[in-house]
Amino acid sequence: MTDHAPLELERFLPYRLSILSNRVSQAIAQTYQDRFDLSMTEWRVMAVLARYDSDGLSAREVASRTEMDKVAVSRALTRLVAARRVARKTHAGDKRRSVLRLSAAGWKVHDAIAPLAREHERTMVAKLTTDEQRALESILDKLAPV
Amino acid sequence: MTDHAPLELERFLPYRLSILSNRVSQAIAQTYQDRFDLSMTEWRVMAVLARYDSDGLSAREVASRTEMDKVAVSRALTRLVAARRVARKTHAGDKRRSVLRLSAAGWKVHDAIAPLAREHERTMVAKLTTDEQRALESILDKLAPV
DNA sequence: GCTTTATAGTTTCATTTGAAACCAATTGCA
DNA sequence: TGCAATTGGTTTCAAATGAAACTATAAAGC
Repeated sequence: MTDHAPLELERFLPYRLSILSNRVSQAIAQTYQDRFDLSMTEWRVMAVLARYDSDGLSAREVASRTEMDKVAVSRALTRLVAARRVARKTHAGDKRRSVLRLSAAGWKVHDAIAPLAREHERTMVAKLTTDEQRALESILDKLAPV
Repeated sequence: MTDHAPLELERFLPYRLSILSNRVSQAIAQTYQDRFDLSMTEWRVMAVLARYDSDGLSAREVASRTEMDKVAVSRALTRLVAARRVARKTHAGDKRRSVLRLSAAGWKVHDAIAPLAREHERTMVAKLTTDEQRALESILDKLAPV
């Protein structure tokens, strides 16, 4: 009988990480998917537009900020623009680029969802000791630097 | 100017978690996708079959262990059985259930991939202090209990 | 026993996703 | 200049995915 040394999945970090991440994202998504007819990718695009509002982002910048590919971003934007949640202009100096910003309606949606998301984060973090909370921060800093 | 309080994505835990998880899974998948013509879901099924080899699992059990839905499992199994990496019999006492086990060929693939996966985990964990390593364990225990 | 209800697994169909091809505008450079 | 290479973004087509319907078997109620 050879020794196969199977992975102990229940202790394998990448596996557990993926389960945790899926559960959390899914839980948050539940709070807005139906209520606002908004997909997770769309919400991410909106969150990035809200966060880096300064003078309008290009689709390319949104893609790199969200770590989504440009096709996904393009499609999310198509829907968001159609729903008038995002305003799309053409960049003055470079006609290839778009200049994206949340519209008033977009901000309204954002302002409804952001607190719910934050609340989710809070209840999640609340399950950890302060030591663990600190550790989690630095773990993420090290493993997934921005 | 109203205050919109956008999420600071780069600090928002669910977001960072999802990025980390995607990067890690993706990196591991790279090591086997092309080389073994194996998708991530197929690998997960194989890993579970390896781990709980005892007396053969049903598709249902695989689904619950992997946290994948039964359709995904059914499809992964179709390919794995066709590739002769998994042997599928019918359960003696219950003809609805299948009895699934890795074949010799399946074990061979498993034994090639498992060390690579483990190695990935090692290099990832090596970036953390021992305190952080301990913390990560207990964080996962608390947030994503098995 | 016979009928309803539940379970294991597959198939179907509609939607989502990703890779590659594509278009248009810009940049690099001979 | 003018033409090749690059970049921003969209479209197309094939593969992956999920929900619901379906098949076959088993268990439960009467």
